[in-house]
Amino acid sequence: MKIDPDSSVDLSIQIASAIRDAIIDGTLPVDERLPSEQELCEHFSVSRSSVREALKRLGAQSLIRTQRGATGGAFVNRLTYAAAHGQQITTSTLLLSMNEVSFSTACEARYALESACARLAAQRRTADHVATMRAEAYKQAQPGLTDEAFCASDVAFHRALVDAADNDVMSYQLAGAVEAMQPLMNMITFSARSRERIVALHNDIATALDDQDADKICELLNELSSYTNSLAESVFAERDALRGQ
Amino acid sequence: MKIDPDSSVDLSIQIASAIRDAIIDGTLPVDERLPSEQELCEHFSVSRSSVREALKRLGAQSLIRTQRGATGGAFVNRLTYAAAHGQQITTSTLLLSMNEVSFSTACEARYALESACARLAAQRRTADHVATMRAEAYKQAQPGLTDEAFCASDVAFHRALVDAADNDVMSYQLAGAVEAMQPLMNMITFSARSRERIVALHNDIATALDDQDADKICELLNELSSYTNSLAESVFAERDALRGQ
DNA sequence: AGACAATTAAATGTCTGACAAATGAAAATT
DNA sequence: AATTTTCATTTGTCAGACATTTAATTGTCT
Repeated sequence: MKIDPDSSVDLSIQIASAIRDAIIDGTLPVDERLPSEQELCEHFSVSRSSVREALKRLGAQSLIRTQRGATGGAFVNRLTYAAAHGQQITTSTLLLSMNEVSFSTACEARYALESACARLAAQRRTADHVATMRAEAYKQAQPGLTDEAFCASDVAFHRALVDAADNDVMSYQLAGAVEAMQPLMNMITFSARSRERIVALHNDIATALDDQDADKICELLNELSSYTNSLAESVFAERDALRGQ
Repeated sequence: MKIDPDSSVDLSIQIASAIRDAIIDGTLPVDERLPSEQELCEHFSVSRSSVREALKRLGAQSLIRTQRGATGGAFVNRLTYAAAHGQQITTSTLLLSMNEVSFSTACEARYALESACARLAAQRRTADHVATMRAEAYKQAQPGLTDEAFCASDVAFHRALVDAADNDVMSYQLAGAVEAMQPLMNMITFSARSRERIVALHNDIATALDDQDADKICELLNELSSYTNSLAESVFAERDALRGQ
């Protein structure tokens, strides 16, 4: 890919694109070392600043990593599920917060996607998954738990359900959806009574998973979805009422 | 957020994080102009290069845009569904290509997630969605269509099904999953007979959607999933056989 | 006064050169 | 042989300069 210094497009963008394309089409395989910054300067006929800015762009997308020292340089990163996952969460979180996505829309999406895992999870669940879910439900029942800790445990619970489906691609997709919702969930204050209700549903879900009863899980997820939604609605209604004063 | 020049973490990373956090927590609202590079240098007590590299990182994540000129500068970007979607596809595509994700795993995830839309889509579908799907199915039946065009139309078909669920968050999530699979799908050569079978299933799905029969849609999606999988398996088996010669 | 042209100021984009810091390899020393 | 020292390479950071873009300002003419 060639660089056009007269283009209206920034050099660092052009250079980053060229290298990115080489990575995507396999010209630069995983763990391959890129030419040094000096060599890239000569190759593209640009200054080191432009090359460096291009490399930072690629670094921000986890496409490369850099290492200092004699044998250092920039290396093509193997994109891990964890890294991709982290990026997806950042993106999804921002998307939700910047676009005034309604709670009900996000909630609906989350539980609908989660139900998709239910069938597979019911088939493939191991004792470990069920145990994790029960442990989280137990934690959620502890008095004195902060709302944030409650939400974090909620994420862990659902994460275990998703992982039970034993499909890496699905875990990656779903975990992003579930975790991106957490800032929205954190806006809810959970009363002792509402927590009790949620924990009960969680325990029922764990049991249904143990029994490999997919339909039951879906039914319970639906219930959880509408309950969460109604909780959110009352919180928002209260907030709006206070604002109206 | 403070910057530590003695940290082992690169300055541009620290600066980018600080600004990113300010965007995420709302301190820097959408379309707000960031301080000029010069001002950021003074604020963080670093050189302009470091500030610029940090801004490039944020730019690569679509968090900011920059404009030259008198009233120019860096502005907080409103993250659109389209931009988020594009990033997700790049990430997912790389993830799938770099991690030797098996076709069956990706395929399973895709159809499972798509089934999650089916119920909502059945409730909310409009005549437009059904018409789009029928039009794509018709296109797919044309002889002389390249495999690539066939796959592209396939994506458009499923995209319409997802959009019928009328949930932006879900469309965003699902479209990413469906489109990221396209490079994998493109590896399959579709014979006339297999196309015929797929088009028939597509038409049946369109009909089931029109009839608002969610169960039927799920059943047909499952059928499509196993058929696609068997096609892929035979392609891979043939390829491996050739390789073994 | 209004329309148009030239100037100016502010901002990002690019280049150059320098030094700091990390790091592994080679050389020197014990 | 083991350890230490030196050294070359590479990325990270800094400073300053100039180019380019852009909108506001100023000046000029009708």
